[in-house]
Amino acid sequence: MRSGQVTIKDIAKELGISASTVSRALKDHPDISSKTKVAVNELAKKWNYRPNAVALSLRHSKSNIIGVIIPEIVHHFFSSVISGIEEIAYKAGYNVMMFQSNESYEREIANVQALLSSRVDGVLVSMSKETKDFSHFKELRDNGIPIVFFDRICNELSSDNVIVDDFAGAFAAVDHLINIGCKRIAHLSAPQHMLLGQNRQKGYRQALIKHKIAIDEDLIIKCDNYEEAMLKTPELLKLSSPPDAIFAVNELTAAGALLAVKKVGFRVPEDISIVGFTDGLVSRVTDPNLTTLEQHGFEVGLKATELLVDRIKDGEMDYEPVTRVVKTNLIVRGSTREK
Amino acid sequence: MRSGQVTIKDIAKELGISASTVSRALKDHPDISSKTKVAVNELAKKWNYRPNAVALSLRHSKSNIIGVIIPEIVHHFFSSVISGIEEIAYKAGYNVMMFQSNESYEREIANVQALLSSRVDGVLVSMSKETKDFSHFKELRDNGIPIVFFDRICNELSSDNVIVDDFAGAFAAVDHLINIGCKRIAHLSAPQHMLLGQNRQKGYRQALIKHKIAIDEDLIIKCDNYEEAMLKTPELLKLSSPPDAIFAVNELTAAGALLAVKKVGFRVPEDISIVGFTDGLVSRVTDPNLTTLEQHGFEVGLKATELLVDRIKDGEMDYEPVTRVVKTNLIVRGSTREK
DNA sequence: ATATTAATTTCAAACGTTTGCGGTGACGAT
DNA sequence: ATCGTCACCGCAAACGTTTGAAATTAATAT
Repeated sequence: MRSGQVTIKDIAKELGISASTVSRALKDHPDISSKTKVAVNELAKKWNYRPNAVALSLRHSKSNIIGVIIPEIVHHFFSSVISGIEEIAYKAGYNVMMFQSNESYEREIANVQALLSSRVDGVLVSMSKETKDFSHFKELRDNGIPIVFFDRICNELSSDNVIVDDFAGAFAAVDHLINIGCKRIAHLSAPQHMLLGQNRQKGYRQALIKHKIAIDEDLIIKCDNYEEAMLKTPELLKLSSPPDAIFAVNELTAAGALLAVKKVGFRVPEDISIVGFTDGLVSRVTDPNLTTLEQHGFEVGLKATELLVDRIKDGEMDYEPVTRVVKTNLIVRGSTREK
Repeated sequence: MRSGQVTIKDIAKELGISASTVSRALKDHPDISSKTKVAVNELAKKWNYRPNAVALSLRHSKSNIIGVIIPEIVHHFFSSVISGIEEIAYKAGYNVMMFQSNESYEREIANVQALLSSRVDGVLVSMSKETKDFSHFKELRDNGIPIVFFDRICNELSSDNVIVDDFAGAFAAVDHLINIGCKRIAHLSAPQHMLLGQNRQKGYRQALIKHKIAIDEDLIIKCDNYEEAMLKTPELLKLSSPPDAIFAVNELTAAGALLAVKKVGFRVPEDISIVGFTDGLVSRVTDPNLTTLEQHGFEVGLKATELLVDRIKDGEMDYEPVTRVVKTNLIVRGSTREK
């Protein structure tokens, strides 16, 4: 019995021919007689020969591996992105090596080093919240490994990016609320050091400006998770002139606000309309279902990987960076209604 | 400028010494003079030398890669598992190569072949729903690659498994329902060719038997997703003696049943109590929140990977397979209440 | 001066595959 | 006989690294 998997050498030895002949026979090279080809292919099938990708990587200096670094996997948007990545990678013949940074800068660096050691052909990154220095990404590029950033991008590094159109999405959400008759719209927003939080708030403001509605800073509060929403929403409702709509920066926050509003005794959507962001399962199981912005994580994954694969195939490292924007779209459900 | 990344040869050439000396210097081998060591290490750091993992894999016939095949990533339970996998793999110095089968048998086979080609050191698998033939998994084992199955396991193949205690979980859920006074408990179940479906139904039956409640087969229907629950729940409620509780095989089905029940006009939990399985976000945002069984996906990932890493390190392929069980626990929320 | 030992370093093979080039043998043409 | 032309196949190097064994150098002992 052989130990380990079957190699070309094993086949060559068994057939009394050289390894190079086996290699050529397997690729249907014209130099090889059909008799030999048949013999080789039969034995290869019988023995379940599988080419050793490691040896091929070494030979060709090409691993056919795409590296992915993501802040955390347990998150509907990110897992959707990974799904899209895996899909394109599979079709294009690449394998996916996956790392999560857990929002830690240290770990992100360790991940990049593993990627460098593994000689991956390209990298997809969504940065950790902690990351403020980008030299580890530069090192990747200095070594000829193309990178595409997605969602959490890096403006200091001129690089390929794929992002969600947060501004337009937020604008559409608030525009919708105004069009159905809402006049005092609160915004539960994300921290402003994140581009995402900035852009969504800008969209909110721009929609109000378009409709000539005065911006009331008291209606904009930092609140970006479920628990916080349960806590802070009641206070919003106690204002002397309470809001008649809430635009939440993400889905879970919207769900928290929804529950809080109902608990206080207001009806949704009759008294208060609510819109969230990101279309996960949550929006579809609340009562009523949440109007929300589909964020197309899957498509972000697809686009980013398509772009990366192009860069890899191209082989050139002095390209003009591109930023692709994935549009969001508003899904109107039970939590908003014409007043 | 060198093309590609720095190698030991580059360092050797620059310093006018042999590659083997560089290799030994980097590993602090006693044969090498400290002067040489210093020179090598300085240059290695200056040039950002990173060992080529591909060459190491080939040399040592060990890739330090763990392969993962999962039915779909966009799923709270599975992404939790992956997170656990990645955590242990990172700590143990392994990289994770990830594939999703998309519940397709064909694709699962393709994934296994990619894993074989990549010469991964071990594999973690949760099978696709379609899979009924297991020869591709046998091939992995025949080639000395240990496998640990998780959640969707395979009883025909005697193998290492990490599973959730579906039986005990289901039993606990139904026991709880009976204890709060429910008498006619319906079960929305998964297909019975899946072990998971079987075990959860067994737990359901056992709890009824324990409490000497007759089993009514009309109350057990195959129904394991949101849409189906919306469709079939109303029919259940039209029975001459309708159920006063529903035990759903998973979270989304429970959420669908909840919405359907409310739509028909029954109240939850006053008229009908509902329990789900898996503790994702969904259970926490429905109205009322769902009583459910926490499934500890992260822990499943941890345990499975720990087991796999042990098997890899051990190196022996004729081990006695082990099945580790991760306990569930019941989280009582608003959808069930004392009657 | 010569043998012995120790301290460093280099050589070469190996992991599995590909690939340019050279080689062999057969066959027909001159 | 000699040459050319095919058809077919093997050699050897290369990818980057490790590692047993051999080689070199220097220092010590006789």
